[in-house]
Amino acid sequence: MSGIRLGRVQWRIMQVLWEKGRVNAREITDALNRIEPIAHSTVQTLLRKLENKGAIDHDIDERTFIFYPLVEVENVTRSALKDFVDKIFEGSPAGLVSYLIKNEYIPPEELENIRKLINKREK
Amino acid sequence: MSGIRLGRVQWRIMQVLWEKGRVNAREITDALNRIEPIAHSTVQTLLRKLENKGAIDHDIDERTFIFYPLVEVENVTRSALKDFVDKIFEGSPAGLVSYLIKNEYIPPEELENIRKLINKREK
DNA sequence: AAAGTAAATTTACTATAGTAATATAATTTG
DNA sequence: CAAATTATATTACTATAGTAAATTTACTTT
Repeated sequence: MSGIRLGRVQWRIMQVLWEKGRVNAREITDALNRIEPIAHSTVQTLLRKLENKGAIDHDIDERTFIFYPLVEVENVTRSALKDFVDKIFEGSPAGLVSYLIKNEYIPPEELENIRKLINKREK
Repeated sequence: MSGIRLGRVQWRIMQVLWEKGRVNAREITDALNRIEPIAHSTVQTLLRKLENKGAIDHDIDERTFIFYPLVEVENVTRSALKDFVDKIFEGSPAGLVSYLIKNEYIPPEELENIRKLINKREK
């Protein structure tokens, strides 16, 4: 497959890293717990797994690990998108977009924005 | 989470079932092998797992199992889409569509079709 | 110095996806 | 009728995601 694959919770962790840049494990746990409960040791396990697969690395400040991303959100998004579109929309992003519009996933007020994006692309 | 979750290969198998309606394991293996190599016993394992999770069932004709889908492609697509959009686009399908258009995932000739779909939705 | 606190490390377990060889049973064919 | 074919069933293994308790280690505070 494409590049790095992340599970749901791993993605949440990466989002914190991408947003904040450099954080320790505790801050990540706290951030995630604002959304849904998760044990600190779980976060640490996933941080180790993320590090093993090369998605992140850490420095050491005093005795705490400061984690930071090694992969860019653009790249990981791109490969996740590719996997998804390949799996479900036969590799056609346009098929996905059509599906979303036809099946009313896009609220009317967003349709106008999307039309503008198309105009920008076409000009 | 939403409904039934399928892996990549499980999805391929379901696509065969959705397309053909009722088929035996051998036909599925043959169909998949037109795309990429897979052992027949692997297909059978996955068919059993799909049956365990309630995605398919089978009748018996002589001594061969005839498999057929129990879940509809619309439902499974919907839940896969929800998981994906929740994970990566903060639950916003419009965010996904904008991303695809901005990042040139949609070839120019498709843009016109999409514009038409928007018009249809807006009228 | 002892006790508490907070960090990383170790260990362990469940669940799912994918992989497939091997075994068994029944039918078809030479 | 023996042999080949073809079905299903059994068994087993790897990899990954997620879950988290328990342990060790080091610093802080009383």
